[in-house]
Amino acid sequence: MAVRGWRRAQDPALLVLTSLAAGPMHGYALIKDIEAIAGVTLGPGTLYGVLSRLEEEGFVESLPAEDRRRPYRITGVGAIALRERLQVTSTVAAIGLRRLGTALA
Amino acid sequence: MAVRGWRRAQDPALLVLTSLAAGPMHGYALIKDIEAIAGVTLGPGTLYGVLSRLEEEGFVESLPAEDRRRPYRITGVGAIALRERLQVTSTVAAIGLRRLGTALA
DNA sequence: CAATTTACTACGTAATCTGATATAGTCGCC
DNA sequence: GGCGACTATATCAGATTACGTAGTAAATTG
Repeated sequence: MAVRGWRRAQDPALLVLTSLAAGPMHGYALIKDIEAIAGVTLGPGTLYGVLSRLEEEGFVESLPAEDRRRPYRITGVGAIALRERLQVTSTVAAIGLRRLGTALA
Repeated sequence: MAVRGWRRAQDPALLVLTSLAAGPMHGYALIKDIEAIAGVTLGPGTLYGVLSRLEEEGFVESLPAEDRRRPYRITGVGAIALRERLQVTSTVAAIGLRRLGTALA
């Protein structure tokens, strides 16, 4: 299910937020969840980079570490931003697939 | 319909390919089309950067310039890659929206 | 107790995005 | 006939981002 041909995976920030929409999760669980839903495996560099940027923006917050896991939770602001983005994304995908269907069936 | 809160527009390469799925188009037309379908305005730097990368990868090809417009067309390879990506994207969007709906209604 | 999996940090590099800047033709309009 | 707005393309530097690798270390499994 891997996406071929593209140099980079799609927008890891979007994938992380989407993943966190299911509930608080720590880094490794995110990697596994994103593998399951999008078929791409984020390396630790990508994941933790994205997480700290999202935290700076106030889209996620880190919860007190239990054991050696540091769970992250999506914030209200993050959820609103995510919904907006997913709506646009899903519209674009629908338009694109329709165009592909009719123009290049 | 602008997407707030995000530092960057979403994946301009995907938007450009989606746009070109409607048929050959030159740069300025792409900018307008993308504004219409995604609510984001790509600057010239973003657009032409993306176009030349997509051309390198063989996802689009440039057609002989008519007048002073240089039209671009999506290739077969590009269309296949686009369809794959849009399917993943649309799945992710559906999952995300469902999660938002149930977990954070 | 060795190997694997889990979990994260730190670092470097390469790719990408973006805004600024430049050029130039066309159109309406006052 | 000059002005501004819009069309149209292009390039550049700077900042941001993506992503791999290497490393550390605890827990789990066989």
